[in-house]
Amino acid sequence: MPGPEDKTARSQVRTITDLARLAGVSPGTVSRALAGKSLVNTQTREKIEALAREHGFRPNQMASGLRRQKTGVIGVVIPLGHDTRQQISDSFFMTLLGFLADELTTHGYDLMLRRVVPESDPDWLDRFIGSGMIDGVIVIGQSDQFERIEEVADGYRSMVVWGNHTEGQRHCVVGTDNRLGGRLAAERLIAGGARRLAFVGDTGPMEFAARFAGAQDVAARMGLPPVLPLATHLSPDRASEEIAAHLARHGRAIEGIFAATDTLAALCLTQLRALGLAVPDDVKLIGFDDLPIARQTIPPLTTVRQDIAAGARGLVDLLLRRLGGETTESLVLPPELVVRETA
Amino acid sequence: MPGPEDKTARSQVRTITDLARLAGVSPGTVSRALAGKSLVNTQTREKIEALAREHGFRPNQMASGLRRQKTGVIGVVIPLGHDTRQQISDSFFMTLLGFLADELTTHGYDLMLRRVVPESDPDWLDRFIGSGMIDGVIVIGQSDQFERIEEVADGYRSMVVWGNHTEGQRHCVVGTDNRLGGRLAAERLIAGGARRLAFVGDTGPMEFAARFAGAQDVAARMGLPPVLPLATHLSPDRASEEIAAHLARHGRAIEGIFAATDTLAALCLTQLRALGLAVPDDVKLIGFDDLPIARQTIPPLTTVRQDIAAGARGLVDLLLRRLGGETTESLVLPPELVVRETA
DNA sequence: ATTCCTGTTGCAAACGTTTGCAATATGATT
DNA sequence: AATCATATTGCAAACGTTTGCAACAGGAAT
Repeated sequence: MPGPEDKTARSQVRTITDLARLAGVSPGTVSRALAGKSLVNTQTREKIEALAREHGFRPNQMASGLRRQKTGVIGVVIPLGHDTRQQISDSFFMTLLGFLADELTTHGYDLMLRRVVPESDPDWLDRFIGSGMIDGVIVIGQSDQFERIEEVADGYRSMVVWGNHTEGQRHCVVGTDNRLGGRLAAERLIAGGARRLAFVGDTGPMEFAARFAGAQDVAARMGLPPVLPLATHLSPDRASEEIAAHLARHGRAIEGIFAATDTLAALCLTQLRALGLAVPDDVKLIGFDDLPIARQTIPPLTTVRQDIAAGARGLVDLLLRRLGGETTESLVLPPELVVRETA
Repeated sequence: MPGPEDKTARSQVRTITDLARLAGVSPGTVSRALAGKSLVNTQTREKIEALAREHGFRPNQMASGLRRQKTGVIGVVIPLGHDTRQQISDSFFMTLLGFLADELTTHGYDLMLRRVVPESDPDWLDRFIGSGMIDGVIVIGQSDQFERIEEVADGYRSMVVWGNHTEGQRHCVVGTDNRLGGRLAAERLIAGGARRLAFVGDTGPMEFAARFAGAQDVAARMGLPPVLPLATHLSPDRASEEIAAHLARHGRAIEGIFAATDTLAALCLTQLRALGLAVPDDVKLIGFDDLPIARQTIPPLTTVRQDIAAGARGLVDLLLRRLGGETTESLVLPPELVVRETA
């Protein structure tokens, strides 16, 4: 039944003023009716709503945003460290992003996604905030920008960060207790009989550094030799060779490997197999994250689980509270050791 | 050196008018200077730019957008089908999203991400477009919304869709030639000696249907029995059991499996192993996508590669052309068979 | 009949930018 | 000296909503 004349009618109504003319009221009344304000007569409201539906009219969000000084949009920014290419396709961040999208939608917010390279754009955070397009910002990962974020946090309240919590920091952060996670991993490895441990992954990013430190804590406490850091990139292609090289050099001397992420752990598994080392008999292996891949490796990975959904909920909850004027503490989530078959 | 008085100075300059007052010119001139228009005196421009830098001023994008009737934001929408939960964390879509973010940023656009559930919100596409917040929209996956998208495409030009191309369709689509991909897979399986083939995955979504059809083409042409469709969900947890059930029932009778995605293929591998069936000796297996996981399974997956980066480039390129008023054809990308060790 | 509510509406000024047009200054040309 | 072109700038009207305030109607209370 929608003929061409219907099309024409539709394109006629672009503004709230158009609709007001049709309804025979003033723009103000239409605005109030559509916003669901109580001070408008029920009949008038229904008439306006019917017309709006009929013509598929929606108020312009830009204009609304400008006038109300809020946009209904939350910015989500992913700072890419030196390892530029990989991070965004990193499964963990992507999964978190998915949950964030859900959670924000549930609360009536839209999500504006931005990837930035802080090195080439030192102004990345202020630019986003100052754009006037977003009501608040969620930073996914501190990368190597801890200081920058701290500075901004001093003057801007509507920000929450996913990352590692450091004593006395000024920005509100949500994240797993990485250090505790590291301890859980090391304890498990050691309980299985491993004495000489290695940590596979970059210890630069704060989260990873904390995981490493946690493992180191345990080794020290137990009087074992220090955990050997085996640096790698995050992207599977580069990490793969790097792990191979590390293992070729230290392979036999290592009894337990704690990998910074499940992705890296999976690569370790492949390389260990190539070297003829049996997991967990010759070498024990533990990952971090508990991504789907952890269940699909052979044998399935023992790993330290991060509750990504809870993380997303926490981020959004805290941010909304801050938008509402509350002052919020950081939220540190407990990691959970998931025992499968590699340690 | 930035003391508290600097802070104050900063917060003083919120609008272009504030800056104009400081610079001793009119707001119009400031606007022109900051926009890099040629009609402003070099000295004036430099003075204004210096002041802007000093006070960390950035023009409000909402106001600018309202006035210019464009926002510099591209909407990216992911319609979730019945299998609600999984799709967004689906590796393929997420990877595509990452590349899209890059590509849009490169062209100076921001990305507004929205997930929608068409079932509960039939108006999903018009709502997004009508919001006035975005200059154009990229739809990731047709899901079961082909008709809805077609309707919208008739009246709205600034849209490009990732998905399957169907003869005579009216919306501009970018996607892999799924049917050809299906043919490549089936041919490889058959060349390896498999006669009785199965397709693992949901044949509902158009992309998957086309992959299945391609395999069916080859089976028919070769005079083999029809390819057996083994329906599963996309999410690993549910698919896992479903695959196990299918294989328990048909296992021995199947010589070649074509999985709709690498994720499903990896699950097949696990289940086949559990049944004591050797890959590729007893059963040959081919996936689709060539995600990182394809290289990490044991043995590594033979699969049909989609060039995700090229897809993202294509989507953005076509969309920008359409924004510029061009009429564009759809873009069908060639799949590529990647031979590893499972077939 | 006057006053005073209450409920509903209209008016018009914002929100911060951009941009067509007019105004001015400056120098070049006649 | 008058005229004209050019280069810069200012003015003010948009863009489409929202919202404080005033206006109005109708009825209730005096």
